Amino acid sequence: MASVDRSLVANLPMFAGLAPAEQDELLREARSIRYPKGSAVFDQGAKADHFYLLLHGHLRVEKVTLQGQQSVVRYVSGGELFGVAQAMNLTHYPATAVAAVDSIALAWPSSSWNRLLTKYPSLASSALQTVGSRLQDTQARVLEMSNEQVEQRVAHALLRLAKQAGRKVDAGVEIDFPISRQDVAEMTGTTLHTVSRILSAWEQQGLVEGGRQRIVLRDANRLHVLAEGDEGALNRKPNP
Amino acid sequence: MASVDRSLVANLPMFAGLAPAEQDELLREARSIRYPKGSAVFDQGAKADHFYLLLHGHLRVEKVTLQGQQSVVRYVSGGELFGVAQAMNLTHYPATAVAAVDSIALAWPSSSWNRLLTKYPSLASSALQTVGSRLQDTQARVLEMSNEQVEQRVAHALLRLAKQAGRKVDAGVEIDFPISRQDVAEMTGTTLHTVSRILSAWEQQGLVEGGRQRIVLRDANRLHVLAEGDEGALNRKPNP
DNA sequence: TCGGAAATTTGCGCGAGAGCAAAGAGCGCT
DNA sequence: AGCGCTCTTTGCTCTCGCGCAAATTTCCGA
Repeated sequence: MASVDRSLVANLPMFAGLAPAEQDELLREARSIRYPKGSAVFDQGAKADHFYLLLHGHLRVEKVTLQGQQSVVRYVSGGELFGVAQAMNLTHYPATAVAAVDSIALAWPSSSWNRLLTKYPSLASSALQTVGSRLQDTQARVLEMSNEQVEQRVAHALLRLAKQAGRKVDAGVEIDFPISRQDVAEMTGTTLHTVSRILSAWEQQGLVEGGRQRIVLRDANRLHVLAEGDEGALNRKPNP
Repeated sequence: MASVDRSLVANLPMFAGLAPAEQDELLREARSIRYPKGSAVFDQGAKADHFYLLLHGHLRVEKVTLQGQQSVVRYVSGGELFGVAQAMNLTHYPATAVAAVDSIALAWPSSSWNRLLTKYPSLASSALQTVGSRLQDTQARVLEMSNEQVEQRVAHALLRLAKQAGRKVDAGVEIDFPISRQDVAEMTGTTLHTVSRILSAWEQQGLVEGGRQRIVLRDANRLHVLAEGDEGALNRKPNP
């Protein structure tokens, strides 16, 4: 197995605050693994025997309930730490991570987590920050689900995806991996039917451009207006 | 200001893995503060200048959106670390913490967080675990909001509250602090009207016992059935 | 002890969006 | 090149639970 060059990862948050020699040492303990599109990095309920850093690609993290309903928890993009179940004292992964496109990740054995933590205290900070910002995102989602209509939630979800994994194209910003209406529905707590209807309507208004597993944001500004619930800013009557 | 006796806190998760001398040292840096019922420990948006350990009481953590809608993020009970914004690299508190009953907390200056982290590496683990289990809870809530009906969500919320802050009474398990229908609504993403209706119905069936800012679970088992969505297990027709 | 504010209960009507059904479109695989 | 599977679109109906309104109860402080 080839070792990973430090220059690829040196400026990721996880490696900030480490001397080059330490970075090399940390890298030497990791294996680099390729995950073809559609394959699982780990499965919900499996023993949490590794933690990972995504080098390249995008993962969809999904979770199924006892009753069998599935939800998309989040997407992981390059440079992010994931699968850190061990750090939260979980023995098993609470969700499944599937490659949305061909991806590459570094894997460390969970068993070395505590040792690494002691050896490189800055790891603790970066893990805390990773988990912390995930907590912020998740709480934001709870607020959205509590207080917003479906249309606003979908707008928020798309804007978040574009920010995290948007690729500029001539027509606007395209989500940089295949994503179905069903996926969006599972991110926003609605049905693929409703998402499809909403996107169709938006497409007619020139807000987005759709396609099979493909979404392009054409007018992020107007989407923001929708997302923030400035209700009817566009179709409000002149004299209320 | 009186110093806090180690015996009060020695077996809390936060102090596990520290030698008694270290525990004393850590305690010496903290101030003990009393928060009368209804007062705020910190406000959403304020500078995150302290982090806390709740010694006694219960706090309600709430968050308002840009549009002014309020939600209850969670309740904090005795022994829990909270207000650790600094640890997640936030400069301001993302929510407000209000004493639901008269409470007492230890406060450390945020500025010493990093120093303490270096000095007591086990702090990192306990903070990670605190934040991690909060993340688990919050994600569970997202799943609930995505996939469950209001009635199931309310059942889940009450069971979680009972587990975290339940007090055994003759009639069942009572939530150990004043909590209004409005509060439950803000935890479950519904309205106080709907919560009131649900609780009234449950009271007639002998599942719960209500009162002003008071909820007693009389039959946790049947509530569990409701929560897990075993739809109509009780009113299902003999021959479907 | 009494007055008033806050919390709770309950009725009624409506609308967002889920559920069901079926047709249409795009892509991969042989 | 063509077949078939998956993804998407769209129509229709029905229901859960929200919004509004008003009565009632409970507690706290003067």
